[in-house]
Order: sequence, then structure tokens, then C-alpha cells
Amino acid sequence: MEVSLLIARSLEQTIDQIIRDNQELQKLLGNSFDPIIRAADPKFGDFQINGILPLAKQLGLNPRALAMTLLEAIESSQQIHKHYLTFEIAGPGFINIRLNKSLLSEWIRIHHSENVFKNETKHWFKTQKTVIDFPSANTAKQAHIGHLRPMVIGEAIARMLEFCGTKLIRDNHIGDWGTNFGTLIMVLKRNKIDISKFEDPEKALIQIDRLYKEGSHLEKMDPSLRDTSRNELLLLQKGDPTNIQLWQSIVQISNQAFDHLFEQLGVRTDYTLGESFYRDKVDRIYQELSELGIAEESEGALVVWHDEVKKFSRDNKQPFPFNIRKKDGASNYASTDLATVLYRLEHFDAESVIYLTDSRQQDHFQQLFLTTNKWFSQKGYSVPELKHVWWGTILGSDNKPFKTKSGETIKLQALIDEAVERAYSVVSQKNPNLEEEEKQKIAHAVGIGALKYADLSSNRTQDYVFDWDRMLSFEGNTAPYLLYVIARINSIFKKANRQEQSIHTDTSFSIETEYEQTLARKFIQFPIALEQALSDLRPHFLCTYLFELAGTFNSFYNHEKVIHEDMEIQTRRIILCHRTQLILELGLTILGIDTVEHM
RNA sequence: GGGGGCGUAGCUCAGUUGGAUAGAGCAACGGUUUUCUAAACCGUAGGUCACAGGUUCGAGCCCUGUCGCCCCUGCCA
Repeated sequence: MEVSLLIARSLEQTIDQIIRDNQELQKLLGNSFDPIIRAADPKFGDFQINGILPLAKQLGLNPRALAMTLLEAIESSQQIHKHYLTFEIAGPGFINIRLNKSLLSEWIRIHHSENVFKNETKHWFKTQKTVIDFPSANTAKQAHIGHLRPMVIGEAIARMLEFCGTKLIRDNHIGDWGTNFGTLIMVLKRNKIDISKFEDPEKALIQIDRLYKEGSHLEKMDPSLRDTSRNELLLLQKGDPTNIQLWQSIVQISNQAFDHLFEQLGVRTDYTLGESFYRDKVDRIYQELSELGIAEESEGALVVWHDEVKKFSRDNKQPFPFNIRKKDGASNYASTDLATVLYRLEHFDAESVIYLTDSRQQDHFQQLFLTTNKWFSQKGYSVPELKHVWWGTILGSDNKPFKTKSGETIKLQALIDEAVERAYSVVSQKNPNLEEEEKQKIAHAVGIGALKYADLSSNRTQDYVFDWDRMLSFEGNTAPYLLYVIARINSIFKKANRQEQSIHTDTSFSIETEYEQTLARKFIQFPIALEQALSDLRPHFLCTYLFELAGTFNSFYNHEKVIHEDMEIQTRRIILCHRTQLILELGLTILGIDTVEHM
């Protein structure tokens, strides 16, 4: 068998092959047997075969006897080298597998750089072409705390997919064609404000925010202004040059302000195709869906019923159709989302589309996917795999959506600034001797890293409680705890005068002590964690793993001296330090978190 | 009414097709430093997995019911 990155999979394949080569065994187990090798509790082994138990139940056999039969076949096979692996039947019929020191050492020797990892992971997704729809920024409004999760989770998922070989297109589907532009244009004209004179896009956006509030207030005071606003919107939609120009300026200011946030949070986008981009592409949607009989008129609107799903059925007590064109003839986000999915198929050849939004839009996407599937398959278009990745709310300590003390929405920039400030005060306190410039650099990485990591480390479908002190703590499952391990390892390297070459060991070595082995066994679980995070696009699996790795390292560090008079011991421990750092840095990079050399 | 999510230690959270004695971190208590960053480590204590049934060799996980919290539910996105 192959000493691959994902050694559990190559083990699985080998065992599969052994079964296929053994007619008696195959007859006994049937074609459906799946060894399903997975990470075991360290006290039992590195991996575990659990598939025997359900199969024995199904066949009415004694599970231990069945396990024994399989084990005998495995052990007599030439494909498994006995000095590499130890098998053991335990409990009701589990098969525990432990990698022996030589295999463990060999795995570590081979996997010495990010490129080695990447060369294997890049095949996982077979260059599937995927469009990821995030972070779907809005326009003419400052970003607030609600924009944190799409940026953070979206970027992490995008990087995970890219690392594993997906050909990814990041499409920022902005909301740039809303009714609020009527009000804004009305106010701009009324106050004779030339927004092209604004230089700083962030300040300009604050100004626009304020103007919109002023506009809404004015409309309340003088309802005739509502007609003015409506008329401005109509002019805009008809392509009036003045209004188009005003609209473009506002969108540009918004995008520049968002770009600045993206830069701070390490978010990358490839395209920014907003709702306005699809405004001339919705008629085809109405036409195709009507012709196919998928869409029909209802209460003046154009809707799609999905009678096969109870809650979307027209027989439901409270009917809930997919409304794709409003009764006034205007498009809505169902129309533009349908136009968008078609565009992604025709222009990006998307084989898969991933949408990132909060949990409240689940019904919308369910309807969108049902509609797209019917529409595309009836038209003979290829149907991409559609996924909705959603998340819960960020809560305050009162278990209600996180707000400022006065009950207002927290601006995203304010959140970032506070994270960096708090990190700065922690860094200054812990290490006052650092140069000012260095402190700020570290504060930036630690603050933003902590903010992002807090968002990624809990299961995304769950709400989570926001807590500054907890996320910036150096204890527990936090970014600072992980970053600190990287810094410590650098410190060891510095002390050891490590030469770059010494870690690329061509010669073999053998890990020995209990703490060395525990750490080494943790390394081989990395690809499993990555695979698990990818399988359901949940980055927290990777976070949990990195936290455990960091803890395992800290335990090793506290029990074993790395810098040692015996050079053989020092060399292998330096290698263990290096691999720890490699996996931590790689894992954090995949999550979108920057690391620092020292703290 | 319908739908989605959730309920696990005092608090914040994990728990991978059902699998071995339900795990972390914080807080509490006790220990470890002439030693590579103690921003760390080691240990103690802490549980009726909301409740009640069911399925089975085995349930935090699956099924049924009940209670409680959050969110969505026709033209905002």
C-alpha cells in the first residue's frame, strides 16, 4: 500500500482490493461491504474499521468471528506489510489499526512541505468547476456585523475547495438595484450634493448612509416626496443619464469601501456581478419558464408552484409560491437569482454553484433549486449541483443578536478596529519589549485572526455567543492559542540555529518516546479533518483538529526537550516541530487566517 | 397552521453512515519554571445528553409524542 497523505483512504482501498481478490471473502461480505476506516480514539489505535458490526447484524453472524475472518485475510495478504501496521480485534467486533513507528516516521519524512500536501489534495475534486456566491455585499450602506460571517465563512470555504482542486470562481453578487436608490437620488438632487467630490470612499459611504436616513425622514414628513423618489427610480430604470451616473457613483463608492474591508479580512473576489447586471436578462427567464408551463400568473404576479413539496404547494392553507415577477411587473431577487444561475451555467460552465447566506433564506433557495432543476432539465441544459451553505446568528451575552450597548447595529469596521485594539493591549501587556511597529503588526494578525477564528470554530448552522475576552484568550480553542504555538516553534528554531536543509530529511529517522508518537499520530489525522470539513462545507472540523494538534504539541513541548545534546534526538524533534508548524500554518491559511513569526 | 434550527457540566462549545467508560475550554480547587516564549503544561471535581416512550446486541445521534427558545412563512434581499 501507498504511504499517501490520506493514509486512511489508501488503507481502505487496499482492504477493498484484498476482499476483491478473495472470492470466499467477497461472497461472505457481499459487494456492499464498506470498511469505512476512520479516526479512532488514540487509546485504541489510529484508525478503526466499524463496518463489521452492522454487516454481522444484517447477515445474522457473530461479529467477532466475522472480524476474525476478515483479519486473517488481511494478515495473510502480501499487500499489507506487517511491520508497518498492527491489527487488533476489540470489543464487540471493531478492528483497530495502529500504524507502527516505521510507517509513521516514513509518513512524516515524506510530507515535508505545503507542496507535497497540495500535490495530493489537488486531485480530490478533479478540477470541478464551481461558482461560489459570496459575500453578496450590499450597496449604499455601510457594512455591519451581519457581513462578517459571509466574508469569513465564505473565504474559508473557498480556500478549502481551492486547496483540494476545485476550479473556483468567486462571484460577489451585490444588491445594487434596490428601491432605496430612488430615495437617495431624490435627496442628492434636493441637497445639490455632488458625490463625485467625495474622496475617501468610507467617509462617502457614511455620508450616503446619513443621506438615506434623511431621505426616509423627509418622505415621512412630506409624502409627496415619495412620488418624487419613485419617479427618480423609474428614471434610473429607464436609463436616464443623470440618474445612471448618480447610481454608478454610489455603487462605486460602496464597492471601494467594501474592497477596503475585503483587504483587511483577506477576502478575494473574481467577479462583482450584481443584480443590476441581470436587469436585462430577466425577460428570458419569464419567457422560458412560462413557455415550459413551469411559471404561471397568480394574483397578478408570475409565480412557480412546487406542489410536490407540501409547504410550497398551492393547496396549502397559506400558499407559498415562488414569486418570480411582482404584480407591478418589476423583477425581484427570485428573478435575478434565476437569471444568475443561467448565466453561471452559460458563461462559467458551472458544474456546481454554492450560495452563502444566513439561515433565514432557506425557503428561498429551496424554491430556487426546485425551479432551476425543473427548468434546466426540461430545457435540456445541464443541471449544476446547487448547494446552500447557511449559518446562524451572532449573539450577545444576553443571547440576543449582538448589538451596541445603545441597541444599534455594530459596524463591521468598528468591530475590526476593536479587535485590533484589544489585541494590541494584550500584546503590549504580555510582551512590552517589542518594537512599536512589531506590536502593531502582531495586534493586527492576532485581532483579526481571533475575530475570524471565533466565527469559524463553532458549527456554522448554530448561533454563537460573541465574547471578546474568550476569543482573544490564549487558552482554549482560539486563534491566539494556535498562533502562539507557531511563534514558540520559531523560537526553538532560532535557538537551535536550524538550517533550512535539516528538515528535508532524506535519511530516515524513527520517532520514539510516547510524546513524540502521540504528536506524530496527530499529524496523520490532518487530511481526515480536512476531508470532513469539506464533506459538508463546515470549517469548524478543521478548527477543532488544529486546536487538538496545538494542544498535543504543547504537551510534547512541556515534556520533551527539543534542543538536546544527542543530535539524533534533536534532529527528529526538530522535524516534529517543523511538521507541527507546517500543518498549523497550512490549516490556518486554508481558513484565511494570517500567522506571525513571533508574539 | 406549516417549515427550519436548537435544547449536552455553573458558562461557552465539540461529539464524523448508530459503536467501546459522553469530550474540550473557561470558571473552581490543587500542582509544575536555575530548562527551547508559564500567553504553557499536569491533576481534581463537575452529566438523568429538555422530558416520556419506541426501534436494537448497542441511542446524545434514528422513530413517535410532549415541553421550551430562536428564525422563516406572497410580491425586501
